[in-house]
Amino acid sequence: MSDEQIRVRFAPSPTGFLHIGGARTALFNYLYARHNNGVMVLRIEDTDSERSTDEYIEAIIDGMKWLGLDWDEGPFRQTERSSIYEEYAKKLLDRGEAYFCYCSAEELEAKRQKAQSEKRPYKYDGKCRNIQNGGEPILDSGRHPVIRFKMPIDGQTVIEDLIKKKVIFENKVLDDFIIVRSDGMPTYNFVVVVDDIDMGITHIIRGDDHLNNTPKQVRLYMAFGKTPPVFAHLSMILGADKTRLSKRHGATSVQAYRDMGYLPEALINYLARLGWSYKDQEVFTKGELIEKFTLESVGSSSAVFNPEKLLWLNSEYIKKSNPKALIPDVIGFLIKENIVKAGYSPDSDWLAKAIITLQERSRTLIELARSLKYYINDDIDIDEKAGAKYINVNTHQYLIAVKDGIDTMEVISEKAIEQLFFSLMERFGVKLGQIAQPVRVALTGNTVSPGIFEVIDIIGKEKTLRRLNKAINSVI
RNA sequence: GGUCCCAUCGUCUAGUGGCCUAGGACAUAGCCCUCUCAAGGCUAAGACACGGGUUCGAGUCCCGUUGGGACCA
Repeated sequence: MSDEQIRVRFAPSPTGFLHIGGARTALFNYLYARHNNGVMVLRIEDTDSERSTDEYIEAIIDGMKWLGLDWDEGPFRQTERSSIYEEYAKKLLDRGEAYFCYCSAEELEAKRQKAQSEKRPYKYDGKCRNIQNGGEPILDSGRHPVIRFKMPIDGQTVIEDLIKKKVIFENKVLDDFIIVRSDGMPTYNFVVVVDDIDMGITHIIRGDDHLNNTPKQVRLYMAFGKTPPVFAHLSMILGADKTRLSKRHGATSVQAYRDMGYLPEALINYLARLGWSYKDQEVFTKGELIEKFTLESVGSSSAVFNPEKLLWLNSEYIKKSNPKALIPDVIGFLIKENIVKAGYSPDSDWLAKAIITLQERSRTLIELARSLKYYINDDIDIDEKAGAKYINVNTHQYLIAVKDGIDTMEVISEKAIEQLFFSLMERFGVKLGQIAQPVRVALTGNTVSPGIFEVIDIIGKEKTLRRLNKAINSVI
């Protein structure tokens, strides 16, 4: 091929939701394509019809869209391409690069067991390889043959991997592997190669769980007379116990993180830094990632997924967000958390003001929505311990004074509230905390909240007075 | 079991033979700021898996050991 256009693909199998590892593979493909002005193809590997569902296909597409990983071609589905695989298999048979094999499962199993009992590595012995049959199936044998690929019996297959560097496989350890099963279904290694040739893929960026399949695939390219693409095998993402990340380690799907109140930018940033780095930089916009991403700076060792660091990045992104931009998602979480009913539509200036006070104290959107509760609800429940400590005979006078002060205000404002508090500090000869804490508990139900002046301002005069009165009356 | 990959603080990583007294980030601890909580600032603790080589010099190159992971069975 003379054109320089880089073409990559992300090829998930729809047997589950888009998970963290898959998302990272998709991201690295995306960044590589965008950095090089290339093309990204989305291909759904749904040949495993037992476990693949349309629902999962939707979920994967949904996850990619949420992350902002857009592709240029596809989604293509393998199940719609079976005639192409047949055609390519026939080509190999015609070229004498593949052959029909009539060995039964029982025969093969016996040979395997024998090899095992003799402590000898098992490999298909090539019995049918040497039977000359003109490439046509022997129909009267009563057996449905498989089609096997002829591997070279000696020499090496060398892969120049962009991440793992030179990887050498001795051909003698490689089987004449099956490319089409007896039921006519093509196998994985065969199908990927056919698709990647057919789609003109130039760079294959995928997990290193495929590294051992690569020599077989490379031989397939050669048998088709094609130059293999460039490979880049990414290391796996591990859980805290250093085993491959799985459900056992907690949330692993992209949508689970969305549901927990993570921002897509934070997840993208985190995933990018898992295995890739750029000097000492930790926070990247998507534009910076595209600009700075190279496969040369992707590490070759596996990485442990660290939810704590993701949480920190998420808090960073929440802090940086435009409050109004967060509103739609925040309302979604308010509804989910049963704080408001569906259809809730507050004044957006007011809600934005409330959100601003919580941005630097919330690590997820759920935390933010939960804190919003005391701004929104008519009434609040006072935490027992906090109430006992701060709403009692000693603080009674401060609550009354604050209530009276606010009551006399025409309009309340942060500035006016601040003045009120400072004058009361002087009058009672106490520090701000002495007055602020009881008021905080009376208004929010707890000892933790944003600054008390802004809290009062946002809650508003009417609700503030109601809550203060309630607290005052609770002291006997 | 066979084959392949990997190895710097608890975790993510910088490091491409002298700039390393091994740097940054998350997490942890302390202090400062302060109306609470955060945020922010400062500080502390914390790593080159081990053993051989190569070299004037090795975290960096080579070999082995150990440990982890993946694939195939």
